[in-house]
Amino acid sequence: MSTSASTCRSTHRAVADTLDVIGGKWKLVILSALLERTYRFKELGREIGISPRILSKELQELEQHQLITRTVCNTRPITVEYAATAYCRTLQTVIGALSEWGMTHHQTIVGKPRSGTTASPV
Amino acid sequence: MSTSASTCRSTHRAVADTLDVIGGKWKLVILSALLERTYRFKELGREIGISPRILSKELQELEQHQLITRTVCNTRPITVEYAATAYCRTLQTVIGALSEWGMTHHQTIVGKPRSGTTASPV
DNA sequence: GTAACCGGTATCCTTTAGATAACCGATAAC
DNA sequence: GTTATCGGTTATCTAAAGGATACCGGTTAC
Repeated sequence: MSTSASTCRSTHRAVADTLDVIGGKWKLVILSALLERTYRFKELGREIGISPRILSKELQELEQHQLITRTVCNTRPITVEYAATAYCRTLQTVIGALSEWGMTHHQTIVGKPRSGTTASPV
Repeated sequence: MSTSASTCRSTHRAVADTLDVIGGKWKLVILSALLERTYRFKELGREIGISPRILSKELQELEQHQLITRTVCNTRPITVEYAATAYCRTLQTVIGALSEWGMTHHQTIVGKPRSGTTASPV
């Protein structure tokens, strides 16, 4: 495998490496949310629309990769705060580029402004 | 859906939109390869290590999104050239950020440099 | 008491991704 | 003829991703 052109670490190899960590449907969405502010578990789940099972799994993986921190707060009903780490902030360029592309080319993607919810101004 | 905090198009929504187009294991890898140079079908398949079935499907989707072009060349054994479009180049920021992150944080990602294949997942 | 919220699991299920390999018609080299 | 390459398609299979929902123990409010 990878016999040809493997001497130079080509771009698409590095991209594949990155996607091993932050690939999938949710990782980057979660990280971008947590880069905006901290979230509690169900609060985050509601915000991005993800089932608790998946969210729990994704958060664990992200924590293992030291991209987020999990903090149990000593409140009356115990709450848990998830926050982006400094290491996560090295991904801000990536996420910034992704979100900007999504905004700029929203029309091209969806065909028109977010259907149904016409209440969302561009 | 999106009752709360939907007035401002938050970052993670734009990220999710983008991932709808270029999400998945292969799309960005393919695009980054095609942004380096053009490829023929099996040549590309060999380069990134993907089965022809998946490659065919991914290329079709990318072509539908006008991110790549498919050109049949009039050579003796017919060859097909795939190339990145101008629209695809608007993704260069994204892919550049991804690949750079992958290179910079390669040790953190894989656990150690690619050589030796002592891939021990954390 | 009931009800609602908290973080998170457990269970079940569907969908997709992806691998493998055979195979097509065409062409070209031998 | 055989063999190989070209760009794909087809079929079959498995593994993984993701979704839906109920539920847990705990606390708080009523």
